[in-house]
Amino acid sequence: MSQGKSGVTGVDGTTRTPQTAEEIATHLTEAVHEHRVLPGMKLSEDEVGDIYGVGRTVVRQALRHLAHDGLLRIERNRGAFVAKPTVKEAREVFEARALLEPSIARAAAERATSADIATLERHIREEHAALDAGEPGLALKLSGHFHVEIARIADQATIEGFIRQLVSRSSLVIALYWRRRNAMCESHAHHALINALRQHDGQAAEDLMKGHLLDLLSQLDLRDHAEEVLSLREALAR
Amino acid sequence: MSQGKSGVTGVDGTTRTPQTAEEIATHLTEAVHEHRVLPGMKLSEDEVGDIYGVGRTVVRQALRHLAHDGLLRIERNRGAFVAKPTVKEAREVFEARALLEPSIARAAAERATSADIATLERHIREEHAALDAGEPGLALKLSGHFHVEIARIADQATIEGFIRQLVSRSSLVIALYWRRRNAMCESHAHHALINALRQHDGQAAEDLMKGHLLDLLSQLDLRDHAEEVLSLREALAR
DNA sequence: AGGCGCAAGATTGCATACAATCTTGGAATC
DNA sequence: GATTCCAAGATTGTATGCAATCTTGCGCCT
Repeated sequence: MSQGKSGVTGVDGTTRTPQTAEEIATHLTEAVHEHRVLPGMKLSEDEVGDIYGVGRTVVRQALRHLAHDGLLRIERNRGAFVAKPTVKEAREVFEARALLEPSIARAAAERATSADIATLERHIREEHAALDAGEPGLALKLSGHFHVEIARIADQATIEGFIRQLVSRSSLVIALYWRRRNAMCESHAHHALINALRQHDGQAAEDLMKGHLLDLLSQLDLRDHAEEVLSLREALAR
Repeated sequence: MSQGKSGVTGVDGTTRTPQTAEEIATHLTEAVHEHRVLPGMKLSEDEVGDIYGVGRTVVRQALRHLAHDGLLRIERNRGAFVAKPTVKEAREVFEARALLEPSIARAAAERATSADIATLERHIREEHAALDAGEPGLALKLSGHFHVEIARIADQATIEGFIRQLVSRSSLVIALYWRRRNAMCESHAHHALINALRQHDGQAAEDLMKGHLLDLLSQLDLRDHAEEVLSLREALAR
């Protein structure tokens, strides 16, 4: 039912290895999203190029793309590293989401078709299946796609791009600051959101989204000293 | 008082021609912002490379950067063209701004220092000077920077990036859909905003920004047939 | 004369070679 | 024995050459 972990799905349904810079960028972004590559990890150009069977030129395009989205930090003559958002950046990401997503949820509720609802329900089913299959990373990625999908339903491509970027960066924040590794207990909020969208209840959707984001934020440990612990670990790791 | 039109200003105050991909991207972005390059114009790799005295590799990085911000459209094997936002995209840009900037203005009002106020006032003076000097493009660019500066004052780097991108795209929208070429009569709104920020009146700043954006939007001619006229002109230009 | 096809030119896509810079290991010195 | 310096290795930055693709203009055919 779900597509394979590596590769892109073509129009004919076959899965091939990513070749273009865009495809590789998407593939890498999803890997970050699934916590398969973690903050601080280095992405060597030669290594990535060997993996996908392309030259460094294409890899560099893809890496620059991710850096532009804030997922990588490229240090001159040192290489590309998966970003490690600071506490401040983490707060900013969720403040931006709190500013955009409730309004977008309202707009989506006013526009959602039955086909849109079906797509969202499929997302949730896949997310549950991933959790049952013991793949929390995949579940996290699908959970993020749920939010992007709502922006798509709202028919706001520009803001959808922003949310896509914010969701990706949220995944880095979760990797660094999530309190409990286990339970990803947020599916109830998504169910409630779907109900609001199905009933075209914009106000409810807006309120639910706002509460959902606050709930997510409350699950993070963004005390200042957490940052120090991380930088200490970083210092020792060298 | 104002820096030269071409080149980047280094730490020592000297102005040299842009060399790195980042500098060239900034330089090109400002050129778009000042309406010195207009929607539909082609940016040939060789041509841009000759202008800045760098190879195509660096140019391609810069062009990809602008494309990622929605300022260029790169067509495979055809080249990079300055984007021509559709009416829908134009609406989206201003809806996104209406969602982000009023809240940011409120936050900025709560944080603005006297140094921040001075910076904003300098912006406005430069904008007026540009208008008096008969450089409406430069004035438009400075007017946009004013909005970005408010996001900086709000200390929201992530949203500042979004607003920077939206302001740039707004410049394309204005190039395509602005009603009157002459008067850029919006300086009053900026003055009022500065007053609200000086008095730390968040509510006033939020309301003023919302009204200011609605005012800008009302100056655009976003009727559907405008799009057809443009595409017709495009067809005839070929 | 009008339309179609093809070939020459031009431009972008990509890989790779070379240069610049950083890292790292060892040796010489204090 | 600890520290500093330097050289070799590794990695990224950039330019450029070649291949692929698109555009365009000419010639041929109807």
